[in-house]
Amino acid sequence: MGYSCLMAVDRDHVLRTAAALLTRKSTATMDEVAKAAGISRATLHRHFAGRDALVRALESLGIAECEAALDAARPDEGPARDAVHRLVREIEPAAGLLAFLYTENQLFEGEQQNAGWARIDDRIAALFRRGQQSGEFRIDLSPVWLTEALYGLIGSGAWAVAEGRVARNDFTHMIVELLLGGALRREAP
Amino acid sequence: MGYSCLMAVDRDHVLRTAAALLTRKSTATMDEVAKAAGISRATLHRHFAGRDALVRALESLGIAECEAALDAARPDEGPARDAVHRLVREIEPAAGLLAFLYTENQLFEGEQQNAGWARIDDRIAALFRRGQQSGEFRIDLSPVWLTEALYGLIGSGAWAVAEGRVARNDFTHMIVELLLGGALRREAP
DNA sequence: CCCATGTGAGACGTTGGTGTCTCATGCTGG
DNA sequence: CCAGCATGAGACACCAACGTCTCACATGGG
Repeated sequence: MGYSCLMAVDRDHVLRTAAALLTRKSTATMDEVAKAAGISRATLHRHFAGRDALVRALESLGIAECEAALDAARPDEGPARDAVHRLVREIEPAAGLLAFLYTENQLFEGEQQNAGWARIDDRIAALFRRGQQSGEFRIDLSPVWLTEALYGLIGSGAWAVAEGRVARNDFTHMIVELLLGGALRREAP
Repeated sequence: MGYSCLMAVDRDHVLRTAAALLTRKSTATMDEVAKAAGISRATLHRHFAGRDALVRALESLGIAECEAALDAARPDEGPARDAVHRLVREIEPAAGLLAFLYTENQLFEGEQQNAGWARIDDRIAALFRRGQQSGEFRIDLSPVWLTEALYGLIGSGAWAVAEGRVARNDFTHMIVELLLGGALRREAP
């Protein structure tokens, strides 16, 4: 049959708009989501059976993007600090999505889909663990905490950028520098 | 008339329980909030006229606790890094509350109440600015970003503790060390 | 040209949560 | 002991959002 090149509604665009809106207002109406995406509620409902389906789609997209970012970041190659930098850079486009999924843990009600996130958590934690074993990272901060902190900083960064409190171009630099180097001045580089 | 020492419902306890629940499930029902607090929906509704009133009360409590933590932390005294440490320690009891209020920015719809948060933002940002001017903190990370990052880390920390991923006793240390020192090993202390 | 497809607008019934009420229970203080 | 008060349980109407439907319109292809 083949898809017609019409396909006016960009599913990906709808999902990202929904994520951006739902992040700051998780109680947003389907109508608000539709308007934010520039489509009608009817069309939104044609593409996503319901609110649950929409959130599920957001979750799937988020997992896929995170996995893709992890793959592109090559977390097992080179210095761990460079890998973290690559990871943040690769994950930036999905930051809004990740922020939504991180804060809306209602997803974990289903007890399922856990597999995808567990896998991502493990891969990121493994990166920090590798950095500790190579002597790059301090060992008094657990990989689990560093992973959680990374999520939190990505969320804060996405939020700050969306609010215009910081420049979009500084996103990666802000997060990587704070996560790795901290706020204190370095005496010896 | 004087309050009877009966006062079975601990308003403060209800608010904190509600914050903890609403943080991870912002769509929780009033009934769920009541059950989580160990009271009936009727009683919950006697103390808070409605859902809006409950959220407003959470916001007021959060602002009050943050201001109190700021006062207790004496952000203008001594080295800025020590002040940050004191601030995180003082704010720890209100971490769950703050996490909820930080992620549920639907509060800002009202365009109001902004004053309280703006004041808190300013005081925290001023602390980081003081640290930069004294030469303690690096200047390539803006005070605004450091403030946002602090919020994000507090949220992540509260969440990680609530989930049992990290020990409660490590809360302050984790946040302060990461925020100030970063993940990299220090060559020269 | 006409048909097919995807969309916007709107109407409709349904559902779940809300807000308010009443009544029965259990505890405290006088 | 009794009176008073706060609570728990439940019933009730209300309402906003949801999910589904229909119809008209626009665009693109045969």
